[in-house]
Amino acid sequence: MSGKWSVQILVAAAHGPVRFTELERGIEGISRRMLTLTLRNLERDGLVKRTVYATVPPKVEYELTPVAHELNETLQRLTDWAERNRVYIANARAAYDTEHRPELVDG
Amino acid sequence: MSGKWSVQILVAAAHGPVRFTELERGIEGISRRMLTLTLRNLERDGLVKRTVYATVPPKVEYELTPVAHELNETLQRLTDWAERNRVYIANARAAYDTEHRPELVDG
DNA sequence: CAGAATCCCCGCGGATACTG
DNA sequence: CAGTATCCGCGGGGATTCTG
Repeated sequence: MSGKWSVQILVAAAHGPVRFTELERGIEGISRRMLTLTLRNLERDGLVKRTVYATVPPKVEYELTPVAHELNETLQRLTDWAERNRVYIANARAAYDTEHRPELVDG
Repeated sequence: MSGKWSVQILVAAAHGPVRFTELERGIEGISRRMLTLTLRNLERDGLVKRTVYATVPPKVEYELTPVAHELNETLQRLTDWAERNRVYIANARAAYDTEHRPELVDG
């Protein structure tokens, strides 16, 4: 799973240990199921470390490994690129859609 | 579509104009359909330029825009990261799978 | 050669309900 | 609080067929 949620989790967990519910609240639209599954995959790949505290109520913290922090840096460059070219792409799309309007073929 | 083929197309088209069939042969496992669809999306986003030559047989060339070349550079950093940490991740997975073997629960 | 159209499968992921 | 289990819909994408 490269997973549609992985990147957002990496970003949300970038600054220090964070609890399950914090992630759930911090990431707009994620379901509890997908948060769990994606965290498991990230943990399996050695990108997040999971720490369970034997308390009541339970407490589980997730934090990025050094490798994941490196990944985050390169992802940041991607984000920067996307931000820089946001308008360019929006314009390209608008132009493309204008030239290829599917609904005007007979109208 | 962020599409599972987009990156490979960007890489395959990185060095000068390339024809449809060249892309098809150069990208392992891609179907003609997905090549077409993904190229359309990249074109729509202003990442590839499509040039049609009115010849018989038809000839169509695709080349990256400057913006796409910038993107390719940042993608290269991702690839580099993946390559650097390939073994680390493989080991992490093996270790995880060993610790959490699902099939040994009763065996 | 470079597509467009159609059919169809499957697995990602949402909704919901249940536990230690 | 931090999950797990089950059901199920949707759409991404493969295989195939037809054209300019």
